[in-house]
Amino acid sequence: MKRSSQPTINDVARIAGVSKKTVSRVINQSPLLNGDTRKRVEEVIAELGYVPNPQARALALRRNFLIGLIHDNPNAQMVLNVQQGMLEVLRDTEFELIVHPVNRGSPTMLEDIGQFLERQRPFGVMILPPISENDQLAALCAQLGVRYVRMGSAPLDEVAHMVASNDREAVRGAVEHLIESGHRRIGLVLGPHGFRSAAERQKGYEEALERAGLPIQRTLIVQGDYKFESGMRAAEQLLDLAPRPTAVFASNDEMAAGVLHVARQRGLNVPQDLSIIGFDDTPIASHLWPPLTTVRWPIATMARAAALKLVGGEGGGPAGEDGEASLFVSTLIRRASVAAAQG
Amino acid sequence: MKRSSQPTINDVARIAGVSKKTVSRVINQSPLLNGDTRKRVEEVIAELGYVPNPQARALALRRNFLIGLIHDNPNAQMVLNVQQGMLEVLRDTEFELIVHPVNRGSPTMLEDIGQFLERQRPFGVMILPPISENDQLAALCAQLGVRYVRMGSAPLDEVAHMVASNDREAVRGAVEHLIESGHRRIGLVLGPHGFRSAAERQKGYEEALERAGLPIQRTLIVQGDYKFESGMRAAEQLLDLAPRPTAVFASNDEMAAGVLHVARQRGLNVPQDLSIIGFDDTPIASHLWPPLTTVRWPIATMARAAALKLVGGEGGGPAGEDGEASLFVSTLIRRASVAAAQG
DNA sequence: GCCGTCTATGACACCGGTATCAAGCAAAGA
DNA sequence: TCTTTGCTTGATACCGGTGTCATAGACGGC
Repeated sequence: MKRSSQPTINDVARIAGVSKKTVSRVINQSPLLNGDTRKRVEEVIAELGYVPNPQARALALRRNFLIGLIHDNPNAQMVLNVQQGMLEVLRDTEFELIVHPVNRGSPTMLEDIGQFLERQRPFGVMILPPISENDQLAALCAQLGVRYVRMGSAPLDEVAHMVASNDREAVRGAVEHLIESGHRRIGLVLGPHGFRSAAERQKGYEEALERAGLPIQRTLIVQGDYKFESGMRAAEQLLDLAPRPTAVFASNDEMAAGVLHVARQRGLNVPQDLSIIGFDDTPIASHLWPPLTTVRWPIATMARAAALKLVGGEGGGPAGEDGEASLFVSTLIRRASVAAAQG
Repeated sequence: MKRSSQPTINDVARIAGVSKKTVSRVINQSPLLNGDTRKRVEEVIAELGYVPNPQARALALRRNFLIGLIHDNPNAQMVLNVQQGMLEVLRDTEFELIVHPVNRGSPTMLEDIGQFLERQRPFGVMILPPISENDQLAALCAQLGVRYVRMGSAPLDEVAHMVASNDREAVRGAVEHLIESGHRRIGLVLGPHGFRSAAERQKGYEEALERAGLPIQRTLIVQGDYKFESGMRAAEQLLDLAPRPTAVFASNDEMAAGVLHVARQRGLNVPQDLSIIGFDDTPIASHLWPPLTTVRWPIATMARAAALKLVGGEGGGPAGEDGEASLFVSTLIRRASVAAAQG
């Protein structure tokens, strides 16, 4: 029992009385093998509990089996959903997922990622929003020869390099739902400046108003940053307005929770006095009181599709083109935070 | 520009007019190098943008630089906090984090993980609760020669192999806080059966009652499973009791949110009619209305400590023994979901 | 019975690093 | 001047796989 290290291909070859190459052929399911030899080798492999060394394989093949996940995302639930979706696909392949979060706004962020890419040379990377909107990063991947897929709120890149949801239409639908309920003064809590998702959601809001012939009032549009506290600040501002808005669309659930929080503090009833709609359908949406009407986008499905694009037919995965969809539709989840407008 | 592949150590050696080994010495900061040679090699490295191939290194060194994160944890925020904490430590080293979630309750779970460990042979793994409580898994790691650290609600293993919080004491403190506020009928929503954390939190609850000379009533203790819905079901049951409990300790925030939800549905005021305390201090705790009094445990700090144990002095990290703490204290965060008992 | 073809397997180099050990060379000592 | 010592550097083997090409034997056609 001296050898604590695992057996190598040489051990298998020696014991089975064949060459390394033959063992390699067995492992790689080469078709031109005599049945007897294969069987013998397979027995030895099973007996020794031999497992090929991925590092050696990677070296010889001049490629590896790592998929990177790059994000600067504050939303834990989303990141985890993505991981889960990707791993569902990767589980059946020989790929492993290696995560690489970066600090939002760090000036060395791009260099950080560059270092990571150069060091590991992952086979492919998935890039989550908001950093997925950074075209320099995509260019960097392309330049280094690393496959990439960007996730976004709108088509950001060629089909092969992106999965996107239709935030604009989804928000338009949500705001139309408010309008249909009789609301005319509808507040909007924006996402942070410079975020594509924020811009798309704003456009959706404006489109809905325009189609209904309602004016777009700047006082009803308040800047937020996707955080709870900014939702609270925005709500303070909106609820201070002279004719108070009767409904608010917040660009994510966390800010919607902030709005709800302030409404509570002010003794307003939700939804009777104020209707609220959020975006993301994070768990918090269904846990709040009242449960929040919100927009759900199919994160895990998108993540699976992205993973399929990345490993695309390689690594034994289903080579089908089925998973290659790139545009995904979000849907409005109606709960209890919207009521008909009063008066 | 034909060569799209990155330069290798051979290129550097050839161009600098030295041997591979000398370049290797420069990379590894070997002390016995002539200043001139080193400088020349460093220039060539910089010029070519040479980056050593980690796979080749791993092969030659007969070890790799991967740290695995194994979890079957449903709490996204916690998993992400752990990732973040570990990466803070790993960032300064040459280690990479590779995540491996497993399906709770899958019968092949242990085999899954075994396969992962054998295939990748990570340098070390971090194991999150609840699967960290599985001694077979720890034994498997030990047997395969993979370093491991288990995170738990109580000391699970030797100091070198665990980081733990003091759930029992923390819960005792929380329940004592309720008792001091005059509560006598205090409900407990348990965590799922078989979870160490659930058991520890129950013990904390019982200890608090015992110390205060209060009886432990089985009707006040209701099974949950750490999910929102189970919190709701538990609340239904507790609030149906004839002398209604005036306070509830839920073993995590999500279930506490469920309790709050049901209280709302029944028109009870929280905290006037019912005080609630949760556990974890997830974001939801501060976002709920009223903001939830809860127990916060230092996840990121524990994760950092665990990462330090795993890479322990290797890989250029701070070799200090400072990070080697193993027991971490949780603290009660007092918000607005607890009030003095009425009557 | 000879030759060409096809099949199953092996010998060997190679991927890009590191370890071992020897060798070159300068400074120091005899 | 010759040897000893110490410091720098290089030649070579190796880590554990895969690719290329050669080779041995079976088989069919003439």
